Amino acid sequence: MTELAKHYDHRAAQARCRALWDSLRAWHAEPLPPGSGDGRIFSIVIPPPNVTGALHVGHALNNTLQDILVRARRMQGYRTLWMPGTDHAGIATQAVVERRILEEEKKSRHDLGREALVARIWAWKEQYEERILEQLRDLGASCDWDRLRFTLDDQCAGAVREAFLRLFKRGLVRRGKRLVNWDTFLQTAVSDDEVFHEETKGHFWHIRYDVIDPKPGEPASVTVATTRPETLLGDTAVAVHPDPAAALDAADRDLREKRAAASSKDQPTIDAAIDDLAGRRRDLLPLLKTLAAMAKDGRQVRLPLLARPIHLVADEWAKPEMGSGCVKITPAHDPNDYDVGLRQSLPMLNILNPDGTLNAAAGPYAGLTMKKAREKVVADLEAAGQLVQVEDRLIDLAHSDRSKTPIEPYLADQWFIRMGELAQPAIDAVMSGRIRIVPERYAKGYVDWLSEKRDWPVSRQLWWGHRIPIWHVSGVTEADLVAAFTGHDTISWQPDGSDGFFVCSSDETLPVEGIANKDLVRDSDVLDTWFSSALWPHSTLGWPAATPELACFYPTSTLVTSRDILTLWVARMVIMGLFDTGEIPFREVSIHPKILDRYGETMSKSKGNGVDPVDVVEALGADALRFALAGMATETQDVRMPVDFQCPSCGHLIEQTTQNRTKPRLDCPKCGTAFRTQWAKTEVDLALPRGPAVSEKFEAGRNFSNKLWNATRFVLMHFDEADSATARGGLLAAGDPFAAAPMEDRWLASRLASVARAASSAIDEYRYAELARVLYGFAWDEYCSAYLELCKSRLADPAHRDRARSMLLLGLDTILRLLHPIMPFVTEEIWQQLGAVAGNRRMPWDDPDSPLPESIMTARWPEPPEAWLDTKTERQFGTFLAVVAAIREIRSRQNVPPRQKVPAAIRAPSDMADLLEPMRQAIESMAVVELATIRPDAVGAPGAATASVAGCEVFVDLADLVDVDAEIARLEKDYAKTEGFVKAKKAKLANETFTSRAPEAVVAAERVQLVELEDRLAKGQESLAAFRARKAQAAS
RNA sequence: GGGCAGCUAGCUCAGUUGGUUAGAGCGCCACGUUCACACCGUGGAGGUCACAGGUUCGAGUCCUGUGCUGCCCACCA
Repeated sequence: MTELAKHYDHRAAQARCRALWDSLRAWHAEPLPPGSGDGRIFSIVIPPPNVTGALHVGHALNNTLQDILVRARRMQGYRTLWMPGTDHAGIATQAVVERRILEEEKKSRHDLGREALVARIWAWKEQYEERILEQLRDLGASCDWDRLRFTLDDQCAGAVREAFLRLFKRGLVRRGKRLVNWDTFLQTAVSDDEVFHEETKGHFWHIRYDVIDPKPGEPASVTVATTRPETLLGDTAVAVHPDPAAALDAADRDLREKRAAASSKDQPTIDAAIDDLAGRRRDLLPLLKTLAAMAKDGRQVRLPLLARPIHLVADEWAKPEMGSGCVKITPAHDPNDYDVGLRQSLPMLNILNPDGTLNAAAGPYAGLTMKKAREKVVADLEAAGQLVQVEDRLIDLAHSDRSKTPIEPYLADQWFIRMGELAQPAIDAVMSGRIRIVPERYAKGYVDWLSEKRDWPVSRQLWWGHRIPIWHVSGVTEADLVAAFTGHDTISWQPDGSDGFFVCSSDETLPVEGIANKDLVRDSDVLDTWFSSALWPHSTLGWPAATPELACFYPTSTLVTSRDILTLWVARMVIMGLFDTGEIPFREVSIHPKILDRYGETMSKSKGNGVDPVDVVEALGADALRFALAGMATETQDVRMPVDFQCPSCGHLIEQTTQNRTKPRLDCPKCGTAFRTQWAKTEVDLALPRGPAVSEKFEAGRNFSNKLWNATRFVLMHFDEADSATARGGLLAAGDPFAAAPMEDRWLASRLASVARAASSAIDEYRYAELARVLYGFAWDEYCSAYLELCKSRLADPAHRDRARSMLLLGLDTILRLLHPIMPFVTEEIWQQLGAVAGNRRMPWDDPDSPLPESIMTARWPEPPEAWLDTKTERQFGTFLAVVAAIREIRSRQNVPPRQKVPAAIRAPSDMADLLEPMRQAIESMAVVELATIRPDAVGAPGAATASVAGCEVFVDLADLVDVDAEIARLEKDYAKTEGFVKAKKAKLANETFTSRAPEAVVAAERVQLVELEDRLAKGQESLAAFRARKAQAAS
């Protein structure tokens, strides 16, 4: 037969498999024709990767898990669709492209203009999308490649406009001023989710505001404190608590309650706080009461530097237990102050230009950046004598996740989606179990987040994205609109609150450019990128059109994602899915862990601690990558993956540390070769050979692929050209193969049945790691190490050869099919090899009337019959393996050369002897012994080494080979161990409460064990005595 | 501040409803390459299951508390 190479060649195999799958379009799914009944449907939409860059190992995990589910279901006969696509990722992509253009061409987006920038981003998208798709296919992802979607393509855009119009018509879209996190670099608002906080050293400035025309008994000034003194330019009030006495009482009560519940360690801290409150009551309360009265009286204070009079207001936001008890109010630049501003009807004074400089409202400070303004404001305050005190303090400064620059809170016009009535159905869907989140604990975060029902701000001041489908027109009447748009049900409008209207349409453009000589001006903002993502499950299937795809594959079956976008994305998909279609978008959500580095930090490009999946695929194969990732996908929230640099010259591994992981070049400490890392930028560094970041975790998968490959080589070795086609193909056809079969065959069948069941249920329950572990253990330890070894002698015997061959094929074929979802390439490659030799073979679960499929991808998932399960045989086989292991241990201890056959005997109770007798040859070959007898009265040669296992006594006659001291040491150790167990058991059984309260079965089992242990102890003592005597004899 | 996880072998992780002597992979030690595979085989060493209490005949597993680590949410004039 064909000679197979000694090592599995993953590169060649991957290329061949891809070509095969593509030519068969085995990944393609057609919807059921309408009205043709239900059928078994399985569908997944891919969490669309951002087109910002290449995929990392986290994506590899996410997509591996999806592919496992998809491939398994496809084999199980489901009509299976995996919808692929990518995400335009608004702000992230625009930021990347803008930064690159700035770096390379020194141009800003304003230099380019909207149209040109968007064109550049499209070009970027084409390039990276292609790369991402190539990576997915390298990984083996069996997406339906005929159905590729992009969140910004025409189909998705149509769905976005339609969904937005429907929300608009229902009154769920509102316009409002809102404080946004303003990114002065990108000149856009970013969501709270795109902001990170960083502690920086700062100051706490105490500033005096003078009271205007103080009356007798009133203070001349109030002091407020701030970490951002420049914002005082936008102050429109100073607040004091309306009832400071009551507020202090409440604070005191809270602290005392807390103290009662606190540990003794924390109590002093709380006591100090209570003391502080008492001090405030004494020193500060009279002043605060006066100020509160003044505030109610409408009194004003003078804003330092600008000399603008501003109101003193009474508002509960000012906490008398903190600071001076008074607080400056800057409604346009602080979220809490904004709320105060709304409550107190204060002016909202915006002092910021979009580029981060101060505007005209800042008077003499106009044109300065916030940073410069701060310096000047502080200096001027000091000069004016208004600065009371400066403290050092650590402050949490908000930064934009995208540009890494500080955020300025900024008041801007925004569109919002009202969440009040939208959130509840999404909460209910999870609470009622219609959507199941696995692991369940993540449901809590989902429900809590949705329960706040906070309106969703959807405007982004960006150019890359879905332009908000709203036009504004002013100076017209409703009658004008009716006249212009009657008959267009794709258009809706609402008044803008003054003399105009907002017009929303699901069409790309409006039929007219103006109304009554007034221009219709389109909103320049785009939608939050999550808006189009929220529609992903139904928009990709054709919604709003009633497509056969939508009818067949929606709701989708499972969503596979990681926990960090459970709210951002998952919750919003449920909301929008329910709103648009009335149906949930998916039935189950499988949450998988995040991959962290050696130090427990998330992997990211900016940290440079990531592994490039392409490196792994190239070096070890996609299957190796997939196997390792599946093995890491446990129920835990995170898994660590230690990463090393590999020397490209000698292969030496250099541990990645916090020190070296962002170095552009490294020198191998072993061979001295200099190599570059992913950080290389300079031409000198780039000329060096690349040293990939690797993890040893993936080698297990590569080794496993090779193990399977070699098991196949062994099996195929025993088929040859002389075999007739029937002999090669029909081996498994003949009736019930196991009724009168030898024990090892019944054992294999039973194990196959158990393992197939375990695999199926692991997939049903999203236990990916267990799936990988069970199949690895079975294939390696049971099929290869045990069964295949046993077959070696049978294959040499013409009487048993055909049965052994067919059983080997049965086992191998089943393993391949079960493993295919995890390791598609190696299993396909082997399947093709088997096909060349035994293409007519049939598994009992195959359709007897049609030929085997050309690809394992569409082969039937193994479903061994219940009758194959045979726990008794599995137990007996375990005894046999234990006997072999015991002999091997003796040999190893005694340093018997591995190939040297030694005489042995087994003393076994008669039932056990009957069982072991048929396995005599197997024991002899696996343990390399010459078995004299297996009988209840067997005895070993004088001085034979012994071991007691599973109620049997094994004698290995080592004659002169025996190392008496080694044997005594081994026996003593074993004796001591056994003695300990016996003691513990006896104590347990002597315990009256145990025997009376524990279940009968448990007690009985303990008794049986005690008997066995005591027997083993007696035998051990016997052997020990013999060897001690022998030693004494030798000494004399 | 509120919430959710995690802490088991040198490393990365399993360990179902409490019930024999707590497992795997990698790494380590010893031995071994004609006979599928050195990307291998055989054997071995290595654990006070973070700590302290409690429930129970019995706790890695359940409860309470403590410590450390990570994440999410909120807030910090």
